[in-house]
Amino acid sequence: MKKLYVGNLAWAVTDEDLQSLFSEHGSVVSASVITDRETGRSRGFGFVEIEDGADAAIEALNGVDFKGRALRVNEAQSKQRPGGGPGGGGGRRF
DNA sequence: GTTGAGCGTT
Repeated sequence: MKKLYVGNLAWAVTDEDLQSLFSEHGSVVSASVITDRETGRSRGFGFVEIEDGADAAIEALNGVDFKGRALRVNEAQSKQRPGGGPGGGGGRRF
């Protein structure tokens, strides 16, 4: 399973939106839009766990206009994942 | 009724 970071989200985007959007290009295990813990408003980014087709979903949804904003999709950077995949550290392109 | 760089909560 791969963890995807999704940024540049519109304020109206929800977990269900990511779930539905990514499920069209891969097997979504879980999708979560990060909302402000104090205010409950969307922070404009989220995370999506995909079992298979993660790379295909990235290539398919990265830069695609969604809710009026161009999505920024990439492999997540979270503390976990010590394995060290491609661009494992802060290497944000685009 | 707003805002806009980035990597999350149990």
